[in-house]
Amino acid sequence: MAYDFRAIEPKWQKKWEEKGAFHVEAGAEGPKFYCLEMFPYPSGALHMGHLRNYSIGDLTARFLRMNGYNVMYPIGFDSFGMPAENAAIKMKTHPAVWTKKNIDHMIGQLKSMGCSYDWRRLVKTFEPDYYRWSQWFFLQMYKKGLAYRKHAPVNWCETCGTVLANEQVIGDGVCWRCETPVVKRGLDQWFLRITDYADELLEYLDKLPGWPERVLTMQRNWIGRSEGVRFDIEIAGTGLTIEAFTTRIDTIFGITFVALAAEHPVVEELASRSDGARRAEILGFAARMSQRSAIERTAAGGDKMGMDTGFKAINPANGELVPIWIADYILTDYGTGAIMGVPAHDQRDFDFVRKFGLGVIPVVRREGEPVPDPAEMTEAAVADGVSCNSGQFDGLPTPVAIERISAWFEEKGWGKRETQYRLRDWLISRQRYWGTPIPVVYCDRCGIVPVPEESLPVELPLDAVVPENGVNALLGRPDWINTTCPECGGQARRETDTMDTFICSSWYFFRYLSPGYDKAPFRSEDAKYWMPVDLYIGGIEHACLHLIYARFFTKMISDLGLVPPDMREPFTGLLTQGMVIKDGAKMSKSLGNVVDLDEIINKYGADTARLFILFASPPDRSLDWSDKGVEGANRFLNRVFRLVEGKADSLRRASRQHVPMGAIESAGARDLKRLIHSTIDRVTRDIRDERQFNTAVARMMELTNGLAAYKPADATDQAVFREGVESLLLCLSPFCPHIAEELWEMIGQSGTLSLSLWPKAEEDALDVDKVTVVLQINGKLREQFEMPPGLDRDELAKRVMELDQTKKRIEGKDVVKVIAVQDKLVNIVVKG
RNA sequence: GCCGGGGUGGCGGAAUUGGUAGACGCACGGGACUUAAAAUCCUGUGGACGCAAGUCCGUGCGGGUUCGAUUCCCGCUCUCGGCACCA
Repeated sequence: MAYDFRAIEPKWQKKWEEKGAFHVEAGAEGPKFYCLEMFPYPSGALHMGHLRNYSIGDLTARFLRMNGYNVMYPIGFDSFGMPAENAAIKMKTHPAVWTKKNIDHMIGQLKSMGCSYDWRRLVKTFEPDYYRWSQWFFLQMYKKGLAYRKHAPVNWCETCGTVLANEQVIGDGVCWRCETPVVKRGLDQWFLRITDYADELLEYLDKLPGWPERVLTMQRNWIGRSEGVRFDIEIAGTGLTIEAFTTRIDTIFGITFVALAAEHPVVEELASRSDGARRAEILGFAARMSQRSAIERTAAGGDKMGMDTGFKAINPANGELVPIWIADYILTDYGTGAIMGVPAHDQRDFDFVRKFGLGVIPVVRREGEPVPDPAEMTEAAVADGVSCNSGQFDGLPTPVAIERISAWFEEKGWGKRETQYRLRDWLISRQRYWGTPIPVVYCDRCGIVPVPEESLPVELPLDAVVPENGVNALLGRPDWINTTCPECGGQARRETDTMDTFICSSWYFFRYLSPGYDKAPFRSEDAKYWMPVDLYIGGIEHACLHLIYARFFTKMISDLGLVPPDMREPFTGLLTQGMVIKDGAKMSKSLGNVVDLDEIINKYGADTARLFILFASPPDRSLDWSDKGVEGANRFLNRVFRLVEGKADSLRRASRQHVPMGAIESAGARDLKRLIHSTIDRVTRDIRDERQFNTAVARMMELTNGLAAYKPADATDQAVFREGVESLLLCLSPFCPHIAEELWEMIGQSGTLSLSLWPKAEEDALDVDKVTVVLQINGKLREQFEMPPGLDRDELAKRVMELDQTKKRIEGKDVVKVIAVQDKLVNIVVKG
């Protein structure tokens, strides 16, 4: 008979809830620990990624709680966004109705998993009580100039009918959500000045030792800092100048052309100063180039397009005249949209001149080698070397040349040292209904007017109907759009764009700390106590999305003075869980390899589901779903259940007096006692230090095997057995809390296991009374012996050398050397 | 191209500071119980040769350091992920 998880699991869930067992308050006893999971989007039902995420989180929260920590462990729903609108159209309902229904269902699922959240802190981002404060943050940023509106070429997703932030364009230029190729559109949009924090966002990555290297690298790449010189280039005979940026100012004497992006404003200027035919040619070329999408540009495979404008630029370093070209490989939104072309030392410039027959001037040579012949060069010489053809800078090693020439440019007033970032400001406008309204109105007289703080929230009308064609439902609500200007009282229109939902998720972890608070987004003293998050668990797909935005928000919040000035980072520990895979692919409806969580819980119980997912793989690696593996986990729990249930009577009767190692006579009981405490020791270290939950489970299985094979003879033996069962249940409880509670009760314990203290390994029970020592001959394993532990190396070597087996092994051979390792091995090096 | 992770049995995965490679589980083989099956229990299981004792091979590939290397060093290779005409 399998154990009855269907009765046990709800029973304990109810008891925990009735007791408020997991309610938590700031300032309670013990060191604080904030354990946070990436809150789910209410898509309908939890999937296996959620099971994994929340099994890891709940395990951590429960483990630390048992270890005396005051653990903040909350949950919520990231409940604005596209899918709700799509569902509303498809099912002819309202996004709010669909979202609420899904949240209710998913709350039920989270409870059936046995997660130990403090449910009083539940946060739902679509509630006015929450998004009011997102709007408030927007206003604060507007005041500080961190939120601004500008006309810009932006990423547009046709399927989603909205613009996207750079971070939300993934792979080779597709929408992160629906994978539609993104196109550029010129629109007036709201941006957040995240680039103001680029430097700090980058620098502080070095102060996050609790983050995986992968994520740090991804963010470093994304922010993409480079140091160089920004300088002016004069266009001969026009009085115009072009700004350029370079990281290799040391190659300034090697310029053979200047190239402009097609969208560069000076292009039009040059066209207007050209004669008719020429003008049309330039404008036509520029228009053709700028119309091409990012995908088309890169798909060209590096084959560069360009056109000579006929104008000449003056190299500031030496006064030389070089042609000015328009080139498709110059990006309009990086640097200045114009470059100095140095084909000898930049591969792209090299490719360009080889195609269009422009010159090459080497200005860096390898140390000890002559200046290369440009005609013989087959590729650009990108590596550092020694300057040449560079006037007074000849002979300087590259880093020195960069330093000297930069200083020279600054001295002459030709340019300035500057740092460039790849990171762009965060475009937060969305042409969508189901989101947080941007609290701004447009007045014909006053222009852009922020909604006053005391008028917040700007509520999203819930009686809007999402139209079939999917456009923003707010556009069909003139009654909502038309309003009065807060400044002049005249007619004004509300902003109909809503905020990127990533705004909602950029600060929710602060809101958990002060649920329902209505004076501010959160109480500063709550944040001061609980923040930063000690462990944040979620998928790696947010490495350059949510995890950058939340860092930015935290810095902004700190600058607003809501948290102490030194609280600059939201998450000190980060655990990026791997994907859940089935049959070699990520679970997805289209592949038909989805395993339903409810079905698994119904068939095997939550404890089994949790145990399997924690056991099958270390948390940061991808995990192969295996139906057989689930059965294995279930088999183990049944085994534990039978073991305890079968001996329940004698366990209840057994002495609860602590039996120290020294008081145990029988060898069997001594061995079990050692097994118990080495298990406690290993499980504790695996969870706390290594986060290797899979090996922790393996240890518990070993202890179970040991307990099952154990034959207690007397009362002391029985007491040790009871100690073993208690220890097993304590260790098991963060993994499989329901069955552990049930068996805890069954052996006659009163009180809630989940609130009990974690067991402590007894030092003297970790000592062994014999060790296995191996004999190696020339490094190869030959024999094994039992030896008393702690023998010093000489003694160990001596004893092993005296053994018959050893003598036989080395008979007739010259012993060159004997190496002994305490408690481990003796290696005899022989000749002949 | 640059950056980062990874490569261990049939599979998921273990291996303190270099010190018994393959813990634990899955799958599979043999056995017990059963009329039978399921469940459960016992047992075997990296490969090759061997009746056996045992010997040899074995942690992506090739070198090196060392008494001894999955672990350290050098050079490759494959794979996953990120970035990428970023000046």
